Amino acid sequence: MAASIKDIARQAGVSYSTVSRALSNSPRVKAETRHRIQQLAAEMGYLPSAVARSLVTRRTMTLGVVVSTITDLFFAEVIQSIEETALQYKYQAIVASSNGERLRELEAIRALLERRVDGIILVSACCRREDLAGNGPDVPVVSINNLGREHLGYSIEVDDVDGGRQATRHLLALGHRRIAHITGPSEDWDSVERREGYTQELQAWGVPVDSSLIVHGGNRPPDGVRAMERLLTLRPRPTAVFCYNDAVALGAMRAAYAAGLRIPQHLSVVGFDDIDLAPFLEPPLTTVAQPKREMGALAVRMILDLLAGEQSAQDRVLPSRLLIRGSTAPPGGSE
Amino acid sequence: MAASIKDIARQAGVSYSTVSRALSNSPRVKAETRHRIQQLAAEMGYLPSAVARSLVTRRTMTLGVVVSTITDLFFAEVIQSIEETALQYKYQAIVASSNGERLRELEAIRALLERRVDGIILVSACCRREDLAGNGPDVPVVSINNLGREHLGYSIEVDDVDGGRQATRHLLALGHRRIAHITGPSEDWDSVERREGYTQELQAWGVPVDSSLIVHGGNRPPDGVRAMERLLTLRPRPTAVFCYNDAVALGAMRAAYAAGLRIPQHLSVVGFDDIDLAPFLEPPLTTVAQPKREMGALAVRMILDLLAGEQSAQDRVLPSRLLIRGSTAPPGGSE
DNA sequence: TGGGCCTTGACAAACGTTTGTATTGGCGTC
DNA sequence: GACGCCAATACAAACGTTTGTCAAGGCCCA
Repeated sequence: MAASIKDIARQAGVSYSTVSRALSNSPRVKAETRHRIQQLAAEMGYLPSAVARSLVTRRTMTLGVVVSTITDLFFAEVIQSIEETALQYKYQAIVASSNGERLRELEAIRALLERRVDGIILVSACCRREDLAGNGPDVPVVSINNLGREHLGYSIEVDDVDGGRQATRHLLALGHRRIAHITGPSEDWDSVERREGYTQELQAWGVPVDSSLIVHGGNRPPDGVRAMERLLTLRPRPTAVFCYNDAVALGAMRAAYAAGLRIPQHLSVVGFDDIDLAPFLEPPLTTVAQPKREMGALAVRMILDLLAGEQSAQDRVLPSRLLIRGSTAPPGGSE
Repeated sequence: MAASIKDIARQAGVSYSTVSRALSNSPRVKAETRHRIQQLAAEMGYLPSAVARSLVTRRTMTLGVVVSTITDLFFAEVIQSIEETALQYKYQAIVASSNGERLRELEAIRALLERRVDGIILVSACCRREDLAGNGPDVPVVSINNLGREHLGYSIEVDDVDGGRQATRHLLALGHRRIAHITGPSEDWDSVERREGYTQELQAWGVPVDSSLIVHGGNRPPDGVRAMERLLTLRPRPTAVFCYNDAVALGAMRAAYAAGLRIPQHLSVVGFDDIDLAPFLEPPLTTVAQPKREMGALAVRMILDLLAGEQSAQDRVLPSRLLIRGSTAPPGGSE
């Protein structure tokens, strides 16, 4: 159906290798012939077949991205950055989502490998490097916020512990002492680290860690709602809550509002991620920002370096940064 | 690097066509040999090359998806549905974003076509079918909420006019008479239609259409902020606003809060899309839901039908549905 | 006038599959 | 015992490129 290089060769009366060279602007074909062929190709609506090309060049110019879900704004923003950066280097990103299930994640990776992607970026994935070995071609793999942390020189992470500390420190500095924490999915390492930061900072301030103030959450708003409802039954009530991420914080705020509380007068809320919508929430959400765009861009560059044969494997821990907005204030609002 | 079918053939002492057939469970190879070969393949970590296979089968089992940006939750949710549905049929989706720029959109399509995707789904894309013709293979194309509407039997749309009418009717029924409207990007057809629905419903109720109440917005929260700030300068102030989408509504609410208004007491707000976060906003957002999942799934099935040779091209207009939540109430809150 | 070099293009192999056709050997049938 | 048939496998072409090598012709210089 689509014209091939051979069709053009036949039309132009040259061999098809000449057409190939003409189209790739090789100096080995006379300028005049080159132009003639290029014009002919355009007229015939020729579009080279990346699949045929990949077969011989053994490059697909494609990067696989594995993520649990793209409907989480944090992931969506990271992926967007990955895609844009890849595009700059003429690479295309192909993203597969795993729904957070390990099995689907492995299947997704398998599918990407079958498609012979040149590299794979794991975003908050749960599988480890060893899970990938021994199946098909071994391509460079870089992970972002990998949930099963392993530091082999190919990971990019945000400083979750410090993020947790910053969030907690801010609340402590405001005067809060009953500070609750809603965790993420229990098996996720970033959740563990944020909680660790929370605990460390409390201890640094000499505030006892009250385990009833730490409740299991998740990564979506309904998880935040449930967790907050639990916290609201506590007496005395916590005056502040540090949430695993912004989505959970949103749910927590919903539950607080539903209970008739006002934010931040009755309850201060801190999130994590700084999704694009955070500044527009009511009240604008105080949150710990991750350098999403940088993380995506860095991942792509690491893959590309690896592809170029650079051996400089180096783990990167990027700083997180607290953004203070309207959802936090000193304690003391009346009931 | 990775083992190929020939490597297996050599090891197994059979021809490579036999290996190919064994791996695809062809009955033409004896069960015993088949098992032996399959086991050998597994041991050698063999993963078939989709690129080689695609070259001969002329199928990539890949669907291209073009979208302006995946960080818009509405799009993200539609894409997720596309991806999941595609997966059910063993297809993989590869999404390319255009940033809403026509040029990048055409480039993205070109890249997808070079990769020989089996079909293309355009999500709120601005280019038309004719833009795709004559370049490379012509594959089935289905569009969702295409911004340049053309009804050639391959489009899926939500009933935007009716959605606009439902939103406006709800506000009118609550007693509002000064109802503002924040539009989307001016060139987008869905924005035009939602506005049309707004106008129609006002006229049906005999309420004069006041053009100063219709302000140009966009599709992101900051657009909503700007538009709302303009609306808040009006005297008398509008008591309700119908926004192009949920993101804009979020911005509008932010501006209203910043001006000291309360929602819905002083201002009722209606959005469009029903993003997953809508029920968790403060107040929970009344909005017009689009059947996102259905739209994505339908698009995939239409492509697959087309690939299967079905000629039953048929445009689909899906119903929109108003979801009443907390951001709307009768007018009459005091200043 | 002939040898060598440079430019231009042709030839052909290779990438890793799928798949139609040919081949081989064994068996049953008459 | 010859024939045909079936099962099992081998052979080879094809998919659409890239790229290394080879050939032809023109030119320069001796």
